Amino acid sequence: MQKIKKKQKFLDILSQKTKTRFLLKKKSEKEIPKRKNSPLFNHVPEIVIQRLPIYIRILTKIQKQGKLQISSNLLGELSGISPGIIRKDLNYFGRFGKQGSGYQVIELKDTLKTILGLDGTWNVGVIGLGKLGDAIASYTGFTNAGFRIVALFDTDEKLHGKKISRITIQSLDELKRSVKTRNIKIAIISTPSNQSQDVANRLIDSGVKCILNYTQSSLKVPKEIILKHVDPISTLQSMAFHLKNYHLNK
Amino acid sequence: MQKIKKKQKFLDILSQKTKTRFLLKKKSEKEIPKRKNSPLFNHVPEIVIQRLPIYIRILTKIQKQGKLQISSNLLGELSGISPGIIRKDLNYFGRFGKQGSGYQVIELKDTLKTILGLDGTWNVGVIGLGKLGDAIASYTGFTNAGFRIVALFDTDEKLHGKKISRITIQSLDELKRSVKTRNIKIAIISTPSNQSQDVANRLIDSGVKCILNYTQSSLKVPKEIILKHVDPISTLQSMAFHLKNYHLNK
DNA sequence: TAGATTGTTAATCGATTAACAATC
DNA sequence: TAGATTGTTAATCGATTAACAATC
Repeated sequence: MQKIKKKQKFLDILSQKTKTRFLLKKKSEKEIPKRKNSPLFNHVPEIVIQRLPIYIRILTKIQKQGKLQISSNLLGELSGISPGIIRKDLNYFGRFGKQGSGYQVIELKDTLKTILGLDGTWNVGVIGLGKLGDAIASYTGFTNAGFRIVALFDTDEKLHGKKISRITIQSLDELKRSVKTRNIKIAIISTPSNQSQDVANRLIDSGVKCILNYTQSSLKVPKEIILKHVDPISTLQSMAFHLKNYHLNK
Repeated sequence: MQKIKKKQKFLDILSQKTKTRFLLKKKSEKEIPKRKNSPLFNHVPEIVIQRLPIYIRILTKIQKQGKLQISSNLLGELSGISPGIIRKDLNYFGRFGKQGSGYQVIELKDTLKTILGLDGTWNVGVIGLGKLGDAIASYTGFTNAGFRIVALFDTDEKLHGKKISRITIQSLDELKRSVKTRNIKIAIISTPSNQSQDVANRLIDSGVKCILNYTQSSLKVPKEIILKHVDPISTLQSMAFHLKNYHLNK
């Protein structure tokens, strides 16, 4: 009951074409006994969600090359992910492929974007406009990916009023108001490390739901807040292990 | 036989104190039958390696607070990783704890650093000095983490000769020579996306073993090259899924 | 129809958790 | 000694892989 409701809700966001196919599936399912452990839209593993952007990126590339269809095999080759995993991942959300020919490139790309919530644009705020924040705010890659930086904040008064990519840097006093008026749900923190927890608290207080932390400090946030850490230092450090142990000692 | 050799090799890098304790362990093991699946230094799962930097960061923090000992329980609370996992992770490399009191903060931190190859300093090159590369090259956080940026490269002639944090930007023609003379094993690519594969090829040709890719394109490299991708776009995109599905629909 | 490829199951692999004897 | 905490095992959980019937 609950499951069917969720499924329906999900279907509403998919294209009419996909929807039709899905409904056919449901119909035919009435004849066969209900599968146990059938993947449904609830409880999609995080690792699956994290692979969807990779598929989107490859599909976009393939689309530019003019290909209309792609098999899980080719998609696997281009992404380094096994074809079996790809087919399983996609089937958490529906039956998008066609036996014999594979997946429609454009349709699959658009469907995955819709699933991830990238059919529209998310407004993003950036807090901390040192060199890193400046680089983030100047970065053009967000637009095609479904994000638009619409507000910039810094504690440094000297920066207030200055513009980066036509967005004016504001005081953090403006945070709450700006988050509300610009409907900002996602924020990027690129302040010095010692300010990050403070900034995170203020962001959450202002109504931000999703934080991407570019600082070196790990943050404590309520469990309903979506938080990820861009942590190149840790990445380099784990790479050093392999360098030391599997490269230099050979 | 092979195992013991590897074990011994590993021990050489650890402190005398730890070494002694480990040898005692080996001695006492002679009496009891050899355990199956005993964790050894080969085949440490990647996920374990990736957690070690987190432990180091917390131990550093704790050390600054003057604490001399820490239990897996507290370490777990501070890191969000379960105490059982932490104990298991550490035991891939030796027995560093003491029943009843836990782990010596400084000793454990230093040991983990040695294990990861962070007891010395790795020279790092940065290729591509737009705003992002500038931010990376200006970033002071690398030093304490075991890395030192010692060379900068860009294709743009106008940048050649300019300095960032006292390092002169060079032409990519200097790459091979600089990598050799400065003993650069690790490189960070922060060029525009369309140049990244080309730069990666040249880096590998120059003798770089380890690449941190900050661009949007995924790179193809030989399997012996250690490669990781800093990919905030994909991170944001997977966060958008949770935002859409678990936040806004409530 | 024949060939190709999906969707899906069962088997396998690997990581986490629970629990507790060993021991400081 | 009593209390605390590790090191380590077995049980559990979850993800990947292998394989193939279904079907375009």
